[in-house]
Amino acid sequence: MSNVPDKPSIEGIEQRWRERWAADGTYRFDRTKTRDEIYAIDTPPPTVSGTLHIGHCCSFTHTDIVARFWRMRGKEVFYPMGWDDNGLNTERRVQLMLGIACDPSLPYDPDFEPPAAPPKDPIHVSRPNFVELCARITEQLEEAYFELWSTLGLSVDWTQTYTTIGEHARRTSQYGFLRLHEQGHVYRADSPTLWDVDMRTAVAQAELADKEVAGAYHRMRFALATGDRAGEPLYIETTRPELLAACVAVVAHPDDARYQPLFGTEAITPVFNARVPIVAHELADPEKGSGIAMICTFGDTTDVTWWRELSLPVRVIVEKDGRLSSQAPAGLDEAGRGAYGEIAGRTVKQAQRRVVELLREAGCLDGEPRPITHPVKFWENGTKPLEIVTNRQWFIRYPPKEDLLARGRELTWRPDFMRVRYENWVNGLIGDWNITRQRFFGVPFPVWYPVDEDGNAIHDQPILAAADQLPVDPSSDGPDGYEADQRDKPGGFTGDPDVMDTWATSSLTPQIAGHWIDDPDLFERVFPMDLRPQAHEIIRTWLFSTVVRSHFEFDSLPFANAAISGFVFDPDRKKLSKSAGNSPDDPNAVITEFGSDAVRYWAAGGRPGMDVAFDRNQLKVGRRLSIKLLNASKFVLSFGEPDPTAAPSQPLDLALLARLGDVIDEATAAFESYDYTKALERTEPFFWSFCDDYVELVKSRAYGGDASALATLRTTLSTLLRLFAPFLPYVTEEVWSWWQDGSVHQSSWPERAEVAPESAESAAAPHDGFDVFDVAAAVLADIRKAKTAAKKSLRADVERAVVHGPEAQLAALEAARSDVTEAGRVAELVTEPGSPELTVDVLLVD
RNA sequence: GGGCGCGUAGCUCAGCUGGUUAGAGCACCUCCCUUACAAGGAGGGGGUCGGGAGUUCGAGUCUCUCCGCGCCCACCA
Repeated sequence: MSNVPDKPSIEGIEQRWRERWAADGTYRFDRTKTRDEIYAIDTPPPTVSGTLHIGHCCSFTHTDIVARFWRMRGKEVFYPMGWDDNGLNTERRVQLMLGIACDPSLPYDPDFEPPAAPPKDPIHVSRPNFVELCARITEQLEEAYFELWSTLGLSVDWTQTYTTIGEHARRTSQYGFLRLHEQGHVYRADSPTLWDVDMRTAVAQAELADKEVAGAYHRMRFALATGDRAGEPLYIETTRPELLAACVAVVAHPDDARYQPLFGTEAITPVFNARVPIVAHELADPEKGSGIAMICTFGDTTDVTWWRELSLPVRVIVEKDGRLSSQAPAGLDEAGRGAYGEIAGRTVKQAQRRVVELLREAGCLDGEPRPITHPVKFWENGTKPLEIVTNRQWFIRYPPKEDLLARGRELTWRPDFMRVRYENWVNGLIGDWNITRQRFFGVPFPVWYPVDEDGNAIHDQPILAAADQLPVDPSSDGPDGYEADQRDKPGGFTGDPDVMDTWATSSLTPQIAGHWIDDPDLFERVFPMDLRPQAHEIIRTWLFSTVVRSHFEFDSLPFANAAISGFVFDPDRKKLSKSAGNSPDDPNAVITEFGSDAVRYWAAGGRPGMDVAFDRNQLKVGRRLSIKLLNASKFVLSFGEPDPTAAPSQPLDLALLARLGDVIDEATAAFESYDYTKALERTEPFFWSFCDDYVELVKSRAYGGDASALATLRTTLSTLLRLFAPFLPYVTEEVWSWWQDGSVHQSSWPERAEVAPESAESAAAPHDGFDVFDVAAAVLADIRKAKTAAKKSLRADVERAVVHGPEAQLAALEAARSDVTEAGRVAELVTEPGSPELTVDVLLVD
C-alpha cells in the first residue's frame, strides 16, 4: 500500500496526531446519546498549584486507557477535564512564587506588577490584586498541564473543561451551599477550630497531617487548694507550659486510685495562680506523664473534647496570629496577671521560654524539661503546628455514619480493599465538616448579615443570595433590598468575609462537569457517572466529600466505580522529587526521550491501587514495542492486499487466529474489570510471538501471495492495532492511517467472532490439544537453537531435520510442514513418532 | 496503638478457586549484519517464592506467628 513510509519512525508523531485529533474532533462528546449509551468520567482536576511530575502522567494515563477502551467498546465517553486552582494551596503557591501577601485593607492598585524575583519580605497587596495574580499564575500553570495532557494523548474532550475557581464552578458551589442551607444540612457556629497561624485560616480535619517534632515534658508543681490535702503539691507534666495561663482544669482517669480522692477539689496553677477544678474523664491516660493532665483552652483536640464534655469555662490565650492575647485571661490573681504581662503579645514559642523561666524562678519546675519527640498536628502543607482558636464557622452536618458506610458498600472499589480507607475515615469522623476558610482566593459564601443600629453584624439572621444572582461576591455585591452605600453601616448589611474550603467546591465535580445547574439535560445524560479515578490519599477528602454531597442532593452515589491509583516512586523506592524542570522525572523530558506511547506503556504496568516504580527500563521496553509495531506493520502490509474473498484456511493460520481469539476474550474481560494491565500482558506476548514465529513461518507463503496467509496477517494486524490502541494511541493511529480509513480510536473493539469463527477453531486444534502453531513454532525454535549453537546464521541451510515426538504433535506439524521447512531452510524434514517429548535432530549443511 | 497493602531471579513484575521440572521483560553471557526492524534477531546461565510452624497425598498459592517496607487511621498531657 502506498501510504506505508519507507522508514517509519515514532519521532514527532505526538504533535502530528494530537493536532489531527483536535481538528477532527475525534474525542468530541456527542450529547445526543442517552445515559445508558454513555460512559462518564469524573476526572480528577489536578491541583495546578502543584508541580508537574511523572506521577501525574501515570494515573491520568490509567484513566485514559480505560476511556479509550469504553469508547471503542461503543460507549460515548464523557471525558471532561478540570483544573483545581481554588484554595489555600494556590494562595500559598502564589505567595511563595511572587513574594506577595494579601492585605484586604489595602486599596486596589491597577498598575501593580510583582517584581521579577520574589523579594525577601513579602509585598502586601490588596485582595483584588491578590486574586488577579492568583488567576494569572494558575492560567500559566493550566497551560502547562494542557500541553502535557495533550502530548500524553489523553482523549479528553477539550471543549468540556472547567476550573474550580471559574464562574461556573463558583455558581455551582454557591448554589450547592444554598441547597444545603435550604435542606438544613449547614449551620453556623462559634466553635473551637483548628487554626493555621501562618495562613491565618481554619483547617478541616481532612487536611490535617501529623508531624513528628521535638518537644519536652515539663514537670510542673501545682498546689492543692481545697480538700484534706490542701497545700500539698500536685505534679503535672506538659509539653506546652506556655498554655499554663489557659488552664481551666486538671484531669485524671476516673479509675486512677492516685487521684480519686482529689476529684471535686481544686488546685492552684503555678505562676498564674488560677484555681482550677480537679476532674475525672476516661480520656485521661494514667500511663502518660504523671497520669494527671492540665486542660487548657485549647492545646489540642482532646482539650476541646474535655472542655465540651465537662462544661468547662473558656480561658483562651492564643490569638489567630499565633501570639498570646494582650489581655490576661479570667481567673488569675494579681501576681498571676503580672506574670501574664510578661508573655502577652509574644509568640507561642517565646512565651514557652518565658513561662519556663517563671516556673523555675518560682521553684515550680520539678527537674529539667525532658526532651521527647511527639506527633503534632499540622495543616498538611503547613510549617507551624496548628493552634486551636474559637471562631464563627460554617459547618456541614454529616449524614449518619451508617448511611455513609452503606454508600461505601454500594460503590465498586477498584481495588476493593480501598473501601477500608473510606470506612476508617467515616468511623473516625469527629464533629462536622468545617467549610469556612478565612482566605481570599476561594468561593465566597453567598451570604450577608444585617447590621444593627449599633453597627454589629447580626450573624444569626444571614441574608442568602438568590439563586439567579449567583455567583456573588458579598464583599463587592450587595443583597437585594439594600443599597450599596449601606455596606457596613448601622442599619445596613455586611458581607460574609470568608470563603469555602476547597473541598466544598471539589465535592461537586460531577455537578460542575455535568452542568447540573445550567444544563439539566446534559446532567441527566451523565450523572451518576461511571468512573471516579483518583489517588488513595484523597479518599478521605475528595471521594468522601463527593459522596456526602451526592447523598444529600440526589440520594445516590455520584459514581458507580472508584478506581484508586497508587503512588509513583523513583527507582530507590523513595517518593519522587517534586522539582520540575531538569529533574530526571520531568515528564516533558521523559516524553521527549522515550515518546508518549512509551510513557503510557510504563504507566499501564501499574494496576489500580498498586504503587508504581519510575523505571527507565520499562520506558525503553515501551519505546521498543512502539517501534516494533511500526516495523512489523510495515512488513505485514508490504505483502499486498489479499483478494477480498480470501479467508484464512491453512491450519497454521487458523491456529494463530484461534489463539488471537483467546487474547481478545481475555483482554476484554480484563478491561471490563478495570485490569488494563492484564489486558496488555495478554496482548503483548502474543504480538511478539506473532512477529518472531508466525510471521517467520508464513513469510514464504506470504511472498507467494497465498490468500490464507495474507488474510490472516491483515486480520491479525488490524486486531492487534485495536488491542494496543488504548495503550499506544499514537503508534497504533499512525499504522492504522497507512491502510485504514478513519481513526483507530473510533474503530470498534475486536471480538472473537471476527477473527476466529467457530468452524475455523475446530479446524485449528484437531490434534489432541496440540495446536499447529505451537508445534510449528517449537520445531522452528529447535532448528534455530541448532544454528545458534553451531554459531551459524539463521539463514544457514539445514540438510535434514528429524523430529521425534508423540504422534499427535507430529500430525500437527504435518499440517504446517512446508511453513516449517521454508522458515527453517530445511531440505528434508522427517518425523519419527514414538518419543514422549518433542525433540529435533538437526543436521546442518557445512 | 488499630487497619490495609506489599515482600517471587540483580531490577520491574505475572503466577485464577492449592497439583506436572516456578514464568515474562530488562540486565548479564554467547552467537548471528537474515532483503520489516542492529534503537534488530537467535540462544544461554540465573530464583527452593522474607523467616518459622502448621493444614494437606501435595503450598509461591490456605492458617498461625515473626521480620522488613509502604500507606491510611488514631485523644499531641
